[in-house]
Amino acid sequence: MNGVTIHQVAEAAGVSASTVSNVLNGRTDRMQPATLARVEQAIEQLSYRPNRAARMLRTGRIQVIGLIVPSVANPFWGALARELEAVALAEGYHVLLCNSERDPARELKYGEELLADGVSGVVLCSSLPSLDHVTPLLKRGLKMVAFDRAAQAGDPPSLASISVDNAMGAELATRHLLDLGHRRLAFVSGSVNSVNRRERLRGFRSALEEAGIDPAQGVVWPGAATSEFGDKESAELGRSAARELLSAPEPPTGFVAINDMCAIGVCRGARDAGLSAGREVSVVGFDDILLAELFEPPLTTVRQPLPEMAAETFQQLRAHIESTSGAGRSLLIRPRLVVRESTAAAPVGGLGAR
Amino acid sequence: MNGVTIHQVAEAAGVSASTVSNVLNGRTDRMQPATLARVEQAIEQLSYRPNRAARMLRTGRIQVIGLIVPSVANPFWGALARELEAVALAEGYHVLLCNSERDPARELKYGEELLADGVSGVVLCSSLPSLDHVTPLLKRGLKMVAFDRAAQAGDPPSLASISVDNAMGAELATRHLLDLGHRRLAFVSGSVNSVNRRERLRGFRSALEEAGIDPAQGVVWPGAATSEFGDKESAELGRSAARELLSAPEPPTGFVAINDMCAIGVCRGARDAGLSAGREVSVVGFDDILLAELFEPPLTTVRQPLPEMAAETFQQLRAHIESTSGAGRSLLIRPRLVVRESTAAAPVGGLGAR
DNA sequence: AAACGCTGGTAAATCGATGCAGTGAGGCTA
DNA sequence: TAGCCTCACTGCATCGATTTACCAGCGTTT
Repeated sequence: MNGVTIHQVAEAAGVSASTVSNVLNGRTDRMQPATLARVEQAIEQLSYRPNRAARMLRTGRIQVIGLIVPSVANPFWGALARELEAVALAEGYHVLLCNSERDPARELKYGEELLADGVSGVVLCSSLPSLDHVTPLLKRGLKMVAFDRAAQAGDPPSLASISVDNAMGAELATRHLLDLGHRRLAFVSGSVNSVNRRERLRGFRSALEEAGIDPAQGVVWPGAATSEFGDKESAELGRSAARELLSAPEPPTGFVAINDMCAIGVCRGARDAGLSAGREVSVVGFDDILLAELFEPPLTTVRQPLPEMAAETFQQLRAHIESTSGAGRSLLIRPRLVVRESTAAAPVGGLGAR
Repeated sequence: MNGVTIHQVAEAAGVSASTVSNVLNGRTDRMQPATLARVEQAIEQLSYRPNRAARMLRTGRIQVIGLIVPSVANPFWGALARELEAVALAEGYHVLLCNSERDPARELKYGEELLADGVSGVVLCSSLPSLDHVTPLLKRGLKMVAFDRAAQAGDPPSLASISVDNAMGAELATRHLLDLGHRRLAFVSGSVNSVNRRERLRGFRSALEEAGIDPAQGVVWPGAATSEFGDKESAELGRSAARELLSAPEPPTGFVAINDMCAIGVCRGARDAGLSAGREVSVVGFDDILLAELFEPPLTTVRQPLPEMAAETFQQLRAHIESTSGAGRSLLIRPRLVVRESTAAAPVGGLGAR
């Protein structure tokens, strides 16, 4: 342990502990400059650091936020964790890491622990359709912001939500394929009932409609009835989707994948079928994970601007922490299409012409 | 805040706070079963959770460990973070996440903060050749274990180190290529002076020697003089290494890459040169990140058994926390070669025959 | 000169859990 | 029955920072 207490500082500066406390907490406005200087010098000399436990015991709060993600082994969540930690650190907060594995029970358990730990707030990354399981925590005073999940009707009012505009992202992706001349499009989703999936599917359909194509023409690959959410599963799903869709009559030439891992799987499935992404078929991903740029071919994808989103998330959470007022403000961040090499002009006459 | 204190529990159970404290801390041996039951029931009914701040103020310790990684956005560190968090959680510890960006100054600053926070211990993931910058922390009583860095002569004696046997891993990789008939081998390293790189290079050379090949025959690509360590940089470096090496006279046919991202870059560089990994050239990676299996071609690589390593790391750290004795035990974990499709028999006559 | 307000501080109570020293009841020995 | 133990708990000081209550000193007002 460090061992230097506020009293030792007070003694060294020739003042009382209260005065040192006032300095530490910025209540220096009505203070003699000389006293202030003495205290600051004493703090410096003893290299005093306030004991967080004692501080928290009084204030009931600690400069720590909890981050609950499905799994930080997933590159998207890893990248978020890094960004959020950087923002938090700059504001004097530390980040406690929790991997929920997308299990509501674990999300709840983590929430309870974090509450008991006295964390200032929690960023919950959960795309479960309902967040009812955490309302007891909110009632008990836990400050929370939901990330990567747009606000839903019926959500607890005190819960702010930060998310990319999933519908817009899918629209951007779909429109890009349409602009390249693709007319047979497929929407490949690697996960079951999440809010994001529904939104992206909605964007896909509305882009088709806007282009005068019957949305029913868009092929939707619903995914197997798997409960697995991992990267490997996403990629495998994309692969089998591509293989199956491409061996059907009138196969699609453009693919909108639910995320980048799924898009990678689609590219591999296309190769299995003797076609290649960026030539005969076009594939658009979602997220723009680091790998998207490194893959062969480099993926055209919808970028979630993580640094900006992380900063917004933290600001929302802090606003929530500092104010006692209830309602949280929700934000939809505008995504951006990053065009790389997995998309190209549609082959003349479609794949039937090969 | 929760609001339920130990005194309320005590009152509800009709005992003193001390007795509740005894129950909480497992000192139940001399206790009447009936009393124990009453206390436990009261805890249950009030859904009481001990206030960690108060507990820490008394004991000076908190059930939290710090994890300092270069960047959790890197899939390897993300995977470790997840494994370690799982192990820690099972033992009742939480994990505080820190991204050092491989900056010794940041490592030190995080260490100081963690010490002030009263964390039980820290896992430091740093492959810097010297850990001198953290010795002041160790002196001040911080319990620390180094991960992914074999113990070095001159390391502080109280520092345990957990690492894969890097030399053995590189030997496995190299021997595999030799067994496939490759005779012109290159060692491609994407990073500068780290302990791991040196060890892996040593393994590469000793495998050559063992096969009766002059180690000087092995081409070592030293990497550009970059200070960047990111994934993107690793991959880019692999790519330019492959392009350059393959356009030289008598190009190598087998590549040992410093890690999987670098191996992926080498594969792309080979393609740039009109060759493909798993056919004309063979590439072995290191780490076995998730992506290794998903890449095209799936990478042959040296696996670091992360779950096992994470478990060992945590056990070492806890031993260190619980005992006051100084010396830490260091461990070298045996890696395993995972053969996939990026390696194949050497082309007859080498690449000159094409 | 008494009453009042303001300044620049101090002393002491407080937060909740911990763990040692202590206590009373009951049992056992001599 | 006095003396001594053991059992099974309780009382209380303690950790370090915060914060409330308070006070002395000084100038101003009435």
